[in-house]
Amino acid sequence: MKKNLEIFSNSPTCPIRNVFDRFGDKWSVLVLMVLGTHGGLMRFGELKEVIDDITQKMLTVTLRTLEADGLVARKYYQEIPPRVEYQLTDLGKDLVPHIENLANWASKHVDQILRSRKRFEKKVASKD
Amino acid sequence: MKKNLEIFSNSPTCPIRNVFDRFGDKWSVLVLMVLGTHGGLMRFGELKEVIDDITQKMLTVTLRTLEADGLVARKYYQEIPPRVEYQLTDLGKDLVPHIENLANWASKHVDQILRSRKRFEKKVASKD
DNA sequence: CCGTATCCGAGACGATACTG
DNA sequence: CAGTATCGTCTCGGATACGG
Repeated sequence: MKKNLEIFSNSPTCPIRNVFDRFGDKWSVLVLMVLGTHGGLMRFGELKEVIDDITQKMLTVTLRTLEADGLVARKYYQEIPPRVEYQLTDLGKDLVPHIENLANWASKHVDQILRSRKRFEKKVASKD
Repeated sequence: MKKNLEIFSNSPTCPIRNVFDRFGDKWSVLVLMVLGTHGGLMRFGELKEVIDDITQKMLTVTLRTLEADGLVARKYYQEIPPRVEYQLTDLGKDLVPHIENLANWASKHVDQILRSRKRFEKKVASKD
């Protein structure tokens, strides 16, 4: 692999593989952006309400993964009924704007992309 | 869903779902960045050589998807042996810098994230 | 050289039921 | 309220073989 492409290396610490692979799941980016947009602490149920088509299981799994990565902090209150609050860590706060950049790009160009996909479908279909 | 969070909507044209879902696969980002770093036309075999751990099948699949999205242009030469060249479209060229931003962030913080994951593993293990 | 076709395993995801 | 546990489905991606 050429020098200036070493960032793409297959090493276990390859940044792209380690970081982008996480964003690849269905919910992480969404959760990060919701926490970023909201600004402060959010309870589990609050997140569940905003991202209303996520299942309880997947919200839990996603939050655990983000917590493991040090992007989200979890605070558990020993009360009945239990209360759990989530917020971005400093690392998370640092990351979110970069994700938002990409999200803004996505917003701006999603129509073009969707149109391109349609055109491509037709092109492929016409060759059958 | 609150007004300022409409970007997260579950609609079929939701930018985040439509665009990030694509980057979520294992190879798209890598291929885009290789094409972006290289700058010009690249042959299939050349891409395969640079991203040396991708299978032929996945490189084909990934390039087709990027082509469908209008991010990569494919030029096929009717020769024997066949020659196929790929390059970023204008849309692709517009996108790549945004991805690179995120990649740079990833490079900078991957160590911290990996350390955080290790710590989290230990924390979980100690509770069993 | 640049694909396609087929098979297979792993894991992501959702639905549902249950719990402190 | 905020989780776990379990199960079934489906898609991704790798291995391999073959083709124009």
